[in-house]
Amino acid sequence: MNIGEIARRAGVSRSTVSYALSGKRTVSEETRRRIQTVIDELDYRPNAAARALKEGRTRTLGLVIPPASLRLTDMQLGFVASVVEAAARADLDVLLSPSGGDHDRSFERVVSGRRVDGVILMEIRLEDERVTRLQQTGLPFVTIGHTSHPHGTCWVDLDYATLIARCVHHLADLGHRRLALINRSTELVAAGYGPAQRALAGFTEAVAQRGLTGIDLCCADDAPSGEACLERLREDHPEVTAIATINEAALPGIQRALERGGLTVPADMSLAGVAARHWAEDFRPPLTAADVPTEMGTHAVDLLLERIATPDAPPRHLLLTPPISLRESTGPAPIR
Amino acid sequence: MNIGEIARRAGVSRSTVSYALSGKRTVSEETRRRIQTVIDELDYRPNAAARALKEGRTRTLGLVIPPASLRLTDMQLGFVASVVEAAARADLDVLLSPSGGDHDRSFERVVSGRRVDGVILMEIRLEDERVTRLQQTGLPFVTIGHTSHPHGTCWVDLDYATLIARCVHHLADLGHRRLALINRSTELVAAGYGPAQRALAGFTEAVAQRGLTGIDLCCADDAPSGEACLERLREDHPEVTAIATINEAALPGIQRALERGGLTVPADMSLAGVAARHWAEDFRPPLTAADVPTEMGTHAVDLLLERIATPDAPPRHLLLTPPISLRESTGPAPIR
DNA sequence: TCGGTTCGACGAATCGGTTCGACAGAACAT
DNA sequence: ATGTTCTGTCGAACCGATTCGTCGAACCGA
Repeated sequence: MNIGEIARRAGVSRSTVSYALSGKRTVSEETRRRIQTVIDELDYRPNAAARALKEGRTRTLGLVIPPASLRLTDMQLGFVASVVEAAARADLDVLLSPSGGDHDRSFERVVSGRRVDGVILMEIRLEDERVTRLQQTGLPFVTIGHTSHPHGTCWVDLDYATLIARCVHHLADLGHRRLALINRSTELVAAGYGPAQRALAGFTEAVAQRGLTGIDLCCADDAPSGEACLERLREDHPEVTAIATINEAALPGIQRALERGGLTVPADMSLAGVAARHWAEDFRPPLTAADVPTEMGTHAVDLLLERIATPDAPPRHLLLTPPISLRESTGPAPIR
Repeated sequence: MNIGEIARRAGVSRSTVSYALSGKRTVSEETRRRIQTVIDELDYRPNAAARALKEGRTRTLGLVIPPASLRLTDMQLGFVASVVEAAARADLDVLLSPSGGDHDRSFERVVSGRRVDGVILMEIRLEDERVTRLQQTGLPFVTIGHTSHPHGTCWVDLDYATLIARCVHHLADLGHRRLALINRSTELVAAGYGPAQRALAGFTEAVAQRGLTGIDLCCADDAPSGEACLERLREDHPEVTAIATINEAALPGIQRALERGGLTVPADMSLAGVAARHWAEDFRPPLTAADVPTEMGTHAVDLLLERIATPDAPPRHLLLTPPISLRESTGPAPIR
């Protein structure tokens, strides 16, 4: 069922069908109706490849996700979901590319086969070769997270430094003097993963500013590691009375270790951090935390569409600092 | 950079470049090298749309996922990841369509705009209009899960009935006489969601076969619901000593309720089920469960590729029954 | 009645690949 | 010397849409 078939059955030329569909030139009401009838009858839909070829755009966005070997965190999953949803609202499709490095065939296909009009990149490193590659090709792109040279690119990110600093200030205001940061994994920190590094920077600075003692720990993204991490903390630094964390996947393990150690929250230990809302609400007691806004993906799509429309406009950034929702996991420091 | 440009610079015709790239006709070693040099220099990659238009295939698979509003379970996420990974290995891209019903624009674009060579459908209902729609269009497709008319279509699925039955038998062998099934949500069961219905069927039959008492409960896919569900169970049926479940997302809540009720596993309550491995291993004590194989997505891709290659072959199915891994959450029934 | 608009439709070119038929020249057999 | 086969290359057609230039008919005012 191509446009020629429709044209023949409606007794018009192919261009007329095209104009009737796009509305870019006037078509008489009567022929338009005739054409529409045939289209409905045959359930015709224009061939996407032909249209893409002629128009030079694909109406498709690329979404580069971490390879499957790294289990996606809930937060990342939330981004994917909101990106896909936002794209669907704009009548765009989303092409997925699971790739870490830049010598990845899937990544290359997406960026250089002109399969997409623009790309959204997640989980980027402070130094990220994929970003360099995209800049070379000139394909519009937006990153979720940003590199160490943030000015030349479009991105949307969470302000982890400020968020963790706010947690520290909140805990300090409650009288806590010895704090710990439970960060993401050692490997991520070593690889220059932005959120982990900025969380640490925000923590260190705020702790210094308030004259507190700060311990920072790395912890892999799963419950058992969270459990182990908390046990290590209690052993090495029993004086700590409050924890800040950006590691939502470790929360169930942290909770388990606290319970097993007979510590109640917040009487014996206060806890605050950054987490997707459902992680915070699932915690017992509910976690005082900056809720990661699910709309980050939406923002990324908006930024990307803007960039596609006006590639020469100066790149825009969005650094989100969602408010910290006070729940029940933080309280006054225990009196010693 | 189109193929004409390459041809001009290499001093050959466009068809020669095409043949040099595809190998479908012989090209002398010397011209091939000359062409390759130009291609490397210009970093040329053939335009995907033009190729798709001429070849009539897109080298892209469609993956229909539940809309973002329904949070994906870890198991579903595992499918998505393994589908994407398997497709990448076969040098195929994956187009995502988040859609539930069949009047969805995104779904329609994917199935009838000839944007993909085949479709993988997840989370299907026993009666699923999307399946009907796909059958109409003639587009090859594979479902993860199956409908109530499974013979005409390709699918890969878990044999929930057998898996849950095995759990029941295992628990019965340990001396348990009063069992509960914690199923998925009431809405899913009502909507004719296959896994939920088959789990129930397997449970009911096995329980009857062994002459046991079986209670079945529905539970939404999150921790708080799991907690509430277990409390309801303990209140209404304190005599129950063993639980089977396919609701992995409820596990943390179930655990919490057990701990709070002062019940130890497996001394006071045995627990077995079907769950992604990391859920089972995160449970305390580790859960005796059929580990959902992550390769389901891989199988789906394989089946789909076969179907695309030979659309007229009789449809194939794959009903997986992974073994139950004995861990530590099941033990002899308490003596009353 | 005639020239100028406007409206609606048409035909042809184009996007960037693939592929079929043709063909020149070399290699080989008779 | 002549006919046959094989190699390597070229030119042209084609896939299915969009879009520009054109053009006839209807309509208008002078």
